[in-house]
Amino acid sequence: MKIEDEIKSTVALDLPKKIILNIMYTQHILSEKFNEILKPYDLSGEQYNVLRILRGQKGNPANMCVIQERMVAKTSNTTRLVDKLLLKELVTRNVCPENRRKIEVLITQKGLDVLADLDPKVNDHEKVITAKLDTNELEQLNHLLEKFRNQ
Amino acid sequence: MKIEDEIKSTVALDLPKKIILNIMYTQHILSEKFNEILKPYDLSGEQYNVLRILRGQKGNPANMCVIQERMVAKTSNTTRLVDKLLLKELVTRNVCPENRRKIEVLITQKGLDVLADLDPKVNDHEKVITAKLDTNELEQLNHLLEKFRNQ
DNA sequence: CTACAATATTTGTATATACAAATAAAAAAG
DNA sequence: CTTTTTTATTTGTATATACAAATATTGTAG
Repeated sequence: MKIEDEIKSTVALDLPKKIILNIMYTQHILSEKFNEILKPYDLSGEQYNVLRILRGQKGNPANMCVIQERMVAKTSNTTRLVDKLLLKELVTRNVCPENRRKIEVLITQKGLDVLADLDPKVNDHEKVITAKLDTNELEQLNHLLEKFRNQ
Repeated sequence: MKIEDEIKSTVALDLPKKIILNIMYTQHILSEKFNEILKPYDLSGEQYNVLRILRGQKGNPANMCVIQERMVAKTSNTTRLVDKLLLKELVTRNVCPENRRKIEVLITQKGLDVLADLDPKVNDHEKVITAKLDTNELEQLNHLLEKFRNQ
């Protein structure tokens, strides 16, 4: 469906408006679908993002600011996200001995197990959701989004 | 910057993952920039969205469910969004006389004035933010996003 | 060494979002 | 006409987000 129809617009939309609404709307749909996968695991999208970052550290701890700068939504409150993951015993948190301002966050085995369980579901979902476009179109979309973002 | 660099990914990302992250990330950047424009007017993006829908009604009232189905983020809580707009006297709210389950929401002159004040700023911003792509590329991006969304 | 600046994180507060349950009115069924 | 179902909206609750202020530690300048 065209974006004008998705939001049942009663007024004409110029191309810049359409693009912006289209990106906003598409992201909302994507998040919604992704949250459905995460729901049985009692994880929010942001919490999942933190776990993925921690796994990517391959055993090395990550500071709060490292997590923050790697997040898709960089304005998220990392402290409170880590709090929630700590309660579920998916991560550990310790003061860094070399610099006591910093915090070392590590993913636990339980956290890794949850991600391992999610991996095939997430991958399948990503394959399905991108299946409407061929490789060439996907590469083009990727390229256009990056060009769009960069000044 | 490429999406892998924006999120400082330590692991390789396949094309479906890249596309999805790219859309999510681009939307966050867009929202952030748009919120800067709205901030002096003490409006959230969702509140602005509701005002735009109401103006599009051209004098006719809109029910809560009409607003909901026209919103970009359809999961927003329309009642509480309208509450906030009511407090700022940007809308009025009345029970529909023909069907007392329904609510008639109308934009006030003050609401129209705020939108009129915002219009040039929003349009300029949209022009600037889409200026990196030519018309052809914008149309292609639009087309690819719609194809991506639709099964 | 002390004062000041910079860095890293946490906390407070207001608002927003997600989702289920509650309420209320209208429509349909019996 | 009463009961049940459907429709429209509101409310409760937990979590999330935005943003400013507070706290704590380290680094730097004099």
